[in-house]
Amino acid sequence: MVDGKEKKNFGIKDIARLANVSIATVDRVLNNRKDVSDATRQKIKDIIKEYNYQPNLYARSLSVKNNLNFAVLIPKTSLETGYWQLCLDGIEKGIKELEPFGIQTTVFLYDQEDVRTFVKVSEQILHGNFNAVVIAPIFIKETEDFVRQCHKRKLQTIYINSDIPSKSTLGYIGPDLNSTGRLAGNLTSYLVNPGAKILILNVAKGLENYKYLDTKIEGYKEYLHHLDRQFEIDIADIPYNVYEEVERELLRKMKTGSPDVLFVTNSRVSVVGQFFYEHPEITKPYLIGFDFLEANVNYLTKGVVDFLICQRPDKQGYLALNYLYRFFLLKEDGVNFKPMPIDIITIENYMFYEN
Amino acid sequence: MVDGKEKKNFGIKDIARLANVSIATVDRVLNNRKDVSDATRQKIKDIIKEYNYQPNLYARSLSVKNNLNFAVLIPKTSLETGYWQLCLDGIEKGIKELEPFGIQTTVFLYDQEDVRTFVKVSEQILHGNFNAVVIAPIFIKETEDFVRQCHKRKLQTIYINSDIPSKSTLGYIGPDLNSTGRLAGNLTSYLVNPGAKILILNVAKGLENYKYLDTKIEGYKEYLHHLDRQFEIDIADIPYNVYEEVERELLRKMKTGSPDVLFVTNSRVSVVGQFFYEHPEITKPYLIGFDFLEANVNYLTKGVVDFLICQRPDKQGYLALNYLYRFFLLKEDGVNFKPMPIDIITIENYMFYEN
DNA sequence: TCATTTTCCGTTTACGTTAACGACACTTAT
DNA sequence: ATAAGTGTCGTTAACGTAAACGGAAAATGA
Repeated sequence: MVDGKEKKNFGIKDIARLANVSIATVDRVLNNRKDVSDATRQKIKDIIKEYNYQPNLYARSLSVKNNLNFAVLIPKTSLETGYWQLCLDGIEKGIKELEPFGIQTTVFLYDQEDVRTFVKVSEQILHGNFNAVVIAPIFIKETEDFVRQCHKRKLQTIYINSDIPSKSTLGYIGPDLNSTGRLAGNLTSYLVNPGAKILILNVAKGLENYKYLDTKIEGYKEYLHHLDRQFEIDIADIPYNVYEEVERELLRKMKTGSPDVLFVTNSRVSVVGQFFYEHPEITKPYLIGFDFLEANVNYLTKGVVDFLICQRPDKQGYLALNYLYRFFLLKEDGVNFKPMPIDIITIENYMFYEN
Repeated sequence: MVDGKEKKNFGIKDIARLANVSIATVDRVLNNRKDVSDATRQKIKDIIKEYNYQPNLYARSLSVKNNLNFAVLIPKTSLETGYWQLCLDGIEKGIKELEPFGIQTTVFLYDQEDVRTFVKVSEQILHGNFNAVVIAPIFIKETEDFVRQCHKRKLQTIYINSDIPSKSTLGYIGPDLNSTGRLAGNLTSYLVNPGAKILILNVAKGLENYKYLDTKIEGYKEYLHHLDRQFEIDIADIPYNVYEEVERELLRKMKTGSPDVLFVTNSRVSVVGQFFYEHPEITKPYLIGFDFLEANVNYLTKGVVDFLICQRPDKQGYLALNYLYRFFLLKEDGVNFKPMPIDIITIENYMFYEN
């Protein structure tokens, strides 16, 4: 047991020897190809099972001469939504890993405030010669159209970040949005007494595109209602991105009395944090928001934001490419649904949170 | 950009062609071996830099004929400490990945309540022919002795799970224990009002061995004291493992009034959870504990345990083997300190938490 | 001067898997 | 009868890197 020597690697060559055939025949069985008699096939399969043969993935990767082209279709990173940069980080990590396998990956970006940019790049993808596309959907109808076109052209699709009704061929990798809202509700319940005032805040330009925010809100209210603690829950929209406009709206809203908990439904919680940081005269509510962005962490460390709920966007992007690799190269099945962990970040554990 | 074709893999052969030498010479430069003139070496280095050559790790892994033996030295899994099973899971995943490289890994288990078992297996490791050992230390003095012996015999060492004063050669992979305690304090601060009664509870047989619990307690008290909210903080030891004994002690302690928050300093929080679950007549405090064990999650779902603080023990084990691989095969540096993320698990996100 | 060592470098095999290509026997069509 | 087709299988050259081995030239020793 201590001396490791007798157990050399059991490979395709050994199988061939045991079965009295050539390695080519073994290869045919392993890859489910034809040109092997049933008797020989069965004998080889038995040996594979008996010796628990595991193919050497490194050798396979070396040998295989791939010519796969993947596309990635995600929103452009902007100042207000550094979120997508994180996603891109993970994707680029995946791209690097796939390169030695001869897999080319191209990233296409679209403006999440301008549907025409989405249509434009999606057509580029359709006319490029791709085998699969990773999609982070925002515009529901247009994405469904695009996916339908993809399927016509035998282009595999996989969603990340948020799921939409139209089924992709390979599934969805991302958070369960309803649970994400429920978790926010759960945290809220620890912060305040029955009867507390709670404000749900949607902050974003073009809010009509962000249908998935409703799912979060649904989970949030669902959780709080079932507690039956007579909370006074309000919802407000602030359809702006820049601080000055948000500030104006918040000032107006806070005139009528500050809530005890403020739940910002997306990653724009930093501008709300900035508001309370710059207005110490206003009683700060507990502040819950989303995503591990630098600006958000900044107000976390200042003690203005209390909880950040995070979903590892980088891991989503990385995993999506990883699944494509496994689907094409290792012939594994699609994912259907791979839920991301939902992480809680506070001022005391943010420094160890990793991509 | 869309057509991926011209960019074939740039390899050692291409470097050789460009430098008018054979691939063997390039190999010598890449592996810092001798038998190359300074002029040739420099020319090759320039080309490598100019074309940003990246070695194909899959090819290297295939080619290299390793004969490395790793040892893993961790506590045995018992009914009370399923924690170590998680750690072992990650280690076994790592072992599987290392096998195709010709790396043999042997796991040695010791009884964390019996120092003699530690000494016994550690001697086995010293006499076996190993190149490196992953250590999850419990007994501080004995571990230090062992590490000293290892260094004498050129045996690389790496700690996981908890750090101890004696320096290992390759570093430590695990949580920052003080921060772990601070995080528990942070959560506590959201749960109660100033002046609340807080009880810190150490539950384990042979508590004298668990010096690292003190570090957690230190962080916990440190955080709460700096808030200056006049909390009434008590510490109690329950040096037992089985439920009946813990129950007896807890009944005695609760007679004098139940605390508002109960902080269990290790993974034995499930027995405390069981206590309050079976004694509904006693007012349940908020309950904070450690580790994603089935028993703990069970009382989390029942609403008895409020927060579990987790540190991904499986990832520690996996990473340790991964670092050894990189140290020996890829000649990368040691880690020194790789902090694990500290995760907060509640009833609303436990179902997505993954190993 | 000749023998020996040292320095520098190329040829070749191996790692485990894939797949193109061809060989052979046997069947079917003409 | 011969040609063409089909089913089964083996030989062999790749993939990119590592390293054993040997060879030629230069340096050193006597």
